[in-house]
Amino acid sequence: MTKGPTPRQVARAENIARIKELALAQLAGTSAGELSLRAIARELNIVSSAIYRYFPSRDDLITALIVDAYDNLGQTLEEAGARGRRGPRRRWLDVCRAMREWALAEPHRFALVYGSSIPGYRAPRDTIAPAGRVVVAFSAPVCDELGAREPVAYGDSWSRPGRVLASQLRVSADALELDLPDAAMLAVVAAFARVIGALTLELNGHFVGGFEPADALFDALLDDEATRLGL
Amino acid sequence: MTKGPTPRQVARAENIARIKELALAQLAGTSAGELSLRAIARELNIVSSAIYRYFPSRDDLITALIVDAYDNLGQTLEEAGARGRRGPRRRWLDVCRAMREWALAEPHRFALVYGSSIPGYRAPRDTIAPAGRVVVAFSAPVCDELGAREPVAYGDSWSRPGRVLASQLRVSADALELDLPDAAMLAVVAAFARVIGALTLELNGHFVGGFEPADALFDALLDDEATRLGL
DNA sequence: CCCAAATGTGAGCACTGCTCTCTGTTGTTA
DNA sequence: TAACAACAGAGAGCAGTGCTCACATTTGGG
Repeated sequence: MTKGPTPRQVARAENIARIKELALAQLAGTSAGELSLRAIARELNIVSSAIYRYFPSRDDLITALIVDAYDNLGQTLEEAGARGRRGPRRRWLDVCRAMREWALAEPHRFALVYGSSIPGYRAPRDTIAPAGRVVVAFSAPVCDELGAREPVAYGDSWSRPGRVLASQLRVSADALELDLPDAAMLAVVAAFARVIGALTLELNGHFVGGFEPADALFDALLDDEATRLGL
Repeated sequence: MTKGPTPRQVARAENIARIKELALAQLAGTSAGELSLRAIARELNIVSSAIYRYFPSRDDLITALIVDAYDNLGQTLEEAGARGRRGPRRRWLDVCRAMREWALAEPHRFALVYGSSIPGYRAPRDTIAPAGRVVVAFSAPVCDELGAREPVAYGDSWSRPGRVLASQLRVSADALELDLPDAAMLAVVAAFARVIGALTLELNGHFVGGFEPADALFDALLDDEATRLGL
């Protein structure tokens, strides 16, 4: 017989979930680095040291939150970019808008993954796979579009990448299992940088007094970038 | 007679400078939010509470560091973009490369100004002027180039901005005293977002395993963006 | 010279992450 | 079913934090 998880195991899973939940709530109020394990313990009616049965240190909790955030964002983008009757351009725009909506809805989580790294915190290996998921979802529409095309026709305005860069582009594309020619991969990275940059600026208040709300600006940037991507 | 600053005043200025210096050193080791006033006091052979004679709170110290960082970066970019026999395109590329060098040399300062905001920290008014200096220096070569041109010829591929965006573009350009037509202003913002995004990704380790060093990548992005800016 | 402003002192409050020893509980295995 | 080991929580304690407050000392202008 298949023995299900013991009561203790489900209790543990529930507690871990609750801790992450409370941590997230706390993070929403303030921002990274302020996260207090003791405060979480208090809200959990648990003595502070008991938290360490679930997460060996504060950094481990944060890492878990980061992985969750990547996964959550990745899934959101995947859903937004799911094939439908829309063309690739429209789908890519939808993915980007979904990304912005996610970021605006949960700025603390965006900061967690694309913001400046936490005090002394070094991203462990665990985070790189889920991070890739986001990039893959981001570039999926571009891959689809180019799959149906003559690759040579792409990217007239991009100068041909040099040896080093070409090699890096190949390594990165392979690591993510993206079927993109060099120039396209380069364009994707450029687009990603622009989107992340725009969101970073918006979320950190660099548009205050100028572009706020930044909806129109963001749409204009996306529109241009989509053309640039050959969509 | 012009009475110079009293000994006490110079001592005060020196102390403030030393505090900021030590804070910066400490920030380099760890990163924002970890900054410890007590540690600074210790290194200064001063009792911890004495720090508060110079900075009323930790946040005020951080604000001072941010303002300094903006100014420092702004000046660096201004020098890099100073007119010479180089053309606008070359000058703009130099400005961007200077920005990257600055960011790589002092990642903690970059994080301070363009990274995710510190715990509960809300950027005060004082920081917006020096922040503008940076973007002015960033767009100076573009302004020069366009000044000698028929504005209408610019930005064929940018769709004409809508009402809201056009208004925001004007407000922003005016606030920074930039003589740029709407489409150009939009292109500048897009370029800025891309550069900030690329640096954010690089500094936070999102290129690890793929684009490292990112020199070639960065140059390729800049080259494309310069063309995009009509340089 | 004097007195007020500026500066430094040291104790103290409330908080943090984390460790350690101890006790109680749970689930498996003999 | 009894025994035992793994697990979970309690509570004290360490070293550190930002910040306040009453107090002492230094400084410089009227």
